[in-house]
Amino acid sequence: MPQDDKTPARDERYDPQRVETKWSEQWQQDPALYAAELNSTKPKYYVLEMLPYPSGALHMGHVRNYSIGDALARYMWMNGYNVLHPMGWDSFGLPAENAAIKNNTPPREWTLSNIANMKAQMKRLGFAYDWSREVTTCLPDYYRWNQWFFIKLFDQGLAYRKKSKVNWCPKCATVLANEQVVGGYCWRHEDTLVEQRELEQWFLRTTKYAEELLRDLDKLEGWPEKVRTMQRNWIGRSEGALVDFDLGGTVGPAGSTITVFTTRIDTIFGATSVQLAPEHPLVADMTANNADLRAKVETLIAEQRKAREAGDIGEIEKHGIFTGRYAKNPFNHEALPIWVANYILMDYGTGAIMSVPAHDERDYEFAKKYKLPVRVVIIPTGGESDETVMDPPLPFASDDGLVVNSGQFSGLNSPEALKAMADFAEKNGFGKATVTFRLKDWGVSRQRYWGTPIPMLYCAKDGIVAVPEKDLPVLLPEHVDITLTGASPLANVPEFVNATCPKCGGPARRETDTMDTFVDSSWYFYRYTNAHNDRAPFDSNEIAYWFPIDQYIGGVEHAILHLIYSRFWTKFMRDLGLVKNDEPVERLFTQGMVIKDGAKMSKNLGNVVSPDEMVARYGADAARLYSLFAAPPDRDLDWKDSGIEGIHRFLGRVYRFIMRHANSAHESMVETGLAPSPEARQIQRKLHQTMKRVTDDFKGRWHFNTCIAAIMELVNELYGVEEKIAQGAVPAALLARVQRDLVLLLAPFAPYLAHELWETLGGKGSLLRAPWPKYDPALAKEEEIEIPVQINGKLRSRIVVPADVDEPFVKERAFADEKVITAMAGKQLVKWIYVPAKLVNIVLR
RNA sequence: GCGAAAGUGGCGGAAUUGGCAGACGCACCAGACUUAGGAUCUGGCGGGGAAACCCGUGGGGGUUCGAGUCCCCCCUUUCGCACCA
Repeated sequence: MPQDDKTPARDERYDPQRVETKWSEQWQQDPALYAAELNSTKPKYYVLEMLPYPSGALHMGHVRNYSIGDALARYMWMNGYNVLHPMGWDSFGLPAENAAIKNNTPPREWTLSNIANMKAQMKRLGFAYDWSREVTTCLPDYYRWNQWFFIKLFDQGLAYRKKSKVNWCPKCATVLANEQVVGGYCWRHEDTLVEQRELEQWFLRTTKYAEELLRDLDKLEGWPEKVRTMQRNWIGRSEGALVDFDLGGTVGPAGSTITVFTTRIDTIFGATSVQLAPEHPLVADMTANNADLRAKVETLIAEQRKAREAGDIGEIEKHGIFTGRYAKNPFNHEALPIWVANYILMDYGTGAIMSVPAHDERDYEFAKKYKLPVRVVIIPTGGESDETVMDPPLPFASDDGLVVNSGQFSGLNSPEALKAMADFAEKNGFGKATVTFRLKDWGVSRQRYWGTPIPMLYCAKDGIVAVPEKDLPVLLPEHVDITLTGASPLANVPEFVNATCPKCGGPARRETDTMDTFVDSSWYFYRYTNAHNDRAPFDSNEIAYWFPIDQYIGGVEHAILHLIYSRFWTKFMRDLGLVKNDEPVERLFTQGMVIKDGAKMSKNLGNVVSPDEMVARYGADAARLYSLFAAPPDRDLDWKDSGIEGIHRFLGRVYRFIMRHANSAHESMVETGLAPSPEARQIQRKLHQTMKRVTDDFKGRWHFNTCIAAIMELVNELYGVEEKIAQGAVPAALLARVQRDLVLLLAPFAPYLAHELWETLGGKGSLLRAPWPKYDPALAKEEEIEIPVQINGKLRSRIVVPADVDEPFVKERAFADEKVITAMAGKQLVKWIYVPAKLVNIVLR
């Protein structure tokens, strides 16, 4: 190659299409990376990305997600781990049904064809998945095990049917779980308000595990704190007490006592009113014969609904109405006025509170407004004699004060009083200590066609009866009119609805609701270990080996959906004896979103960057590499089309360098010790430094952007000394080593190019079997270092010294420096600071 | 309102422990090569200044020989929670 002409010849041009087509075919036949074995002698590593649902198209957000997982899987594999990296598809009901209506295509066909598309795209992108363990949650095979689990849940009393107020999305035309309502709106339709409807629905008793779900969060140290906090808030545990306030007679069907929930029973002697939620059943009783009062309460209800819909329930002005009635405080027998207030929520606690203005901010505000009495019963600890202490600034909400004016409990501190008073209430039969949770049971009924049928039958004689295991799976009928009208479309299919009771043989009606698709994703990652098992959902021995998942990668949007449900499912399976692990996922990584033009990539905005187009223009490697390079993976990535061109150029530079020098380097020559020439040493050092940086980042914080930057630096360095290489200044063995290691470093990020170049370099065997390159810290070390010299903290000069020098030598050199001499003229040396091998600071006055 | 994260060139972002701010890339500018280039190579690229130098990490204070990094106050953005009794 002539020195003066670095224009690549035609055959030196990097053509990603050719390279990627060639290798994607070969990989399908090479099981190396897909050969995860049970009980291998190698350490196991289960890496998983969250399921995509088959909407038909991948976008760059997916590519980024899978690029992270794939890089990790390849890295762990190269480091000798037995890697499980499976891939599957989530059944997502709504898009399938919408598409069915729009295109008149059955959901099954629509889903399967989209899965085929996505699978082809994934393969084209070169992700190393174990396709033999593919799981598709919307196929009969999976339905069968969903139903099997559902019956187990039912047998355990963890699945039950109940009529209650539920969330209803008019656009989805189905019920939603609490977790699927975001600020009053549907999680799938950000502009659609969720309505409340009174319906009979199936629930899963997630609250049985509320305590454990909360407690075990502390063990999940490999999870982002943010997700743990979100789950803690969602579970919303609070300790308190229930106390009955007597109405002195029945008002109506709701009875004659008001049960309030309080976390501060120690303040009960300071209660000056009782507050009810407008929707409290007793309010209905009290207003039954009072139209005027009823109307006012209706206004309060309307206000609450409006505020809830607007998402600012915390903002509405507190106000209320006196009902004209009184309830007796069981501790001091005082008659307290009963109010109805717009800030009391029916769905928390009991929907009734005791109002203690002196010790609660909201109560204080309310009492001021309506001139209700304020009575201090808690004072700061420190002495009853002190005037200012006896009269603390109100409201005084401290929870470790001293109880006063509280009969026999006076003199206790708050924590003692909490216990003593709850005990007292319990002993006297008007209350008890209790724990409430914000977490509610999981509503799993959906009025959709496309979902797992709930395997239950209704018999006039035997009531609710589970479908016998031998009759599973209950399959969806083929021809169904999907209307999204509200009732399940399955209800219109008599062949489906009409069944026989397995107990009495009489006629039975089949449940027509289907399961929430989050049931599917609650355990899909277990099924991967035994994707084709037709006798059980999985083999417990496999689970014992592979679980918990070592690394799970997905978006934070699942923090309180999928990630709570799947934890619940694991605990339920553990109690059934199916699995031994308490938690499904050891480490969780939440990657950032891909943003385009300042907005989340979405079809509605029309700003979706198609991976197909990127792959066609720049290749899969470039698309993947860019998605990792442009930002650290945990941060949002602002997609710029121009950015990928730089990556494309970089890959071309790597390709051309190796095409030019592969022949002059022979691996057979053994590289020993320090390289002879300065140029050679320079390359050698840079190589080992780069290997160190990339390795450290894989072990540490996964800032793949800086890994890739480091590899780019290495390549720039190689180009910088290319003329010297051509002149033979670099030994062939070193040149071979550099190229080989460069290719290995690139393998987790750009596997296609890496494979091609590995072959070009005559690498032994497939790159899939090559180990991760090891760096030598001694060779990574600099021999000479440049030390900045500061004077009074400002950079004034630099001195070059051998790397292993001692302080006196540096000091001597520094004071010999011309700039330093000039600066010191007429000044006095105050201090000499030397940070070994880092910096010199000379303080003058 | 409470809590968390973040704020660095024209842009995306580096700087892991208090120690040379701006790695790497994009965009831009100049040059080389070329019949040609959606190609390649080389160099430049925070602001001011002819230069010496000065200024510079959202703003204001502080600690320190030394602060993007630590402390205090404030501003902005994003996310989470929000009458939770």
